[in-house]
Amino acid sequence: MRIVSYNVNGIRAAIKKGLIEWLTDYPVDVFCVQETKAAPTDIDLSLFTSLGYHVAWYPAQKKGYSGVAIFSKKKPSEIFYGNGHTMSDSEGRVVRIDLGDLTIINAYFPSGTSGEERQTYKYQWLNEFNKWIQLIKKERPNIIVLGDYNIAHKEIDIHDPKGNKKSSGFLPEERAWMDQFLANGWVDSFRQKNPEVTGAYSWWSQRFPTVRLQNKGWRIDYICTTEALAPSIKLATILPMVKHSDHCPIVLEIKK
DNA sequence: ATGGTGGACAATCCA
Repeated sequence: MRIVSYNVNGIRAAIKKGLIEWLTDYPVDVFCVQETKAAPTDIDLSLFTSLGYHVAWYPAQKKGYSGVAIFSKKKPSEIFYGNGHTMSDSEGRVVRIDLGDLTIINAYFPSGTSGEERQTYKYQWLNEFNKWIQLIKKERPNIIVLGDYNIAHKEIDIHDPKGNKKSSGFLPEERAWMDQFLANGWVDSFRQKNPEVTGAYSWWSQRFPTVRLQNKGWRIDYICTTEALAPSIKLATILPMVKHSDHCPIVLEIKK
């Protein structure tokens, strides 16, 4: 079973750049996207349903902002929108599907780059998300938590760790949250399979055109699994050559 | 300290 997480930075823009053609050539069982910047009614859903996908889409209340969706070839046995916390719900950041005994949670963590207020929101969101996710873990052993975490965990996960010590997304408190999250029993699938690999990034700033060419990136997108599921991981990789967005797709293949 | 680009929307806001 192949699962992909991709921050598409506007699904309509990504479609114009060939997202559907790529998805047709690269078969994905569960395709999870963040930052749709659109509601399901804003696009032609048959682009996905004609490929055999069921759709679980949670848009933000604010038009053109945030939004997450899961496209699954197998019909979800359950769909949950939001994470049960009012603050996090309104921005369309979490959607969960269950495929039998497998739970997939697709999350778009807040960015703190636009100012102190959003950084504070991000910390509150992180706390709420952590509490919520631990509760679900008590109920179900096989969970995947994937998406745009907007945090680069370690120095290996960022091109310029020294220069970004004060940058949102690589702050000590954020990195400590990742430490704690993983210590609670979640496995960063890419890093487990590729412990020494450097220069593996999933996001590059668009503000300077040469940044991606020079691979000055950050690894801020993750596919994490419960420890119970970790032995089933066949492959965990990143697809930096795929370019419909300022992020690239990341991949997990599990025995299922 | 500032700026640079891009998506969405309709002026800026957000990333």
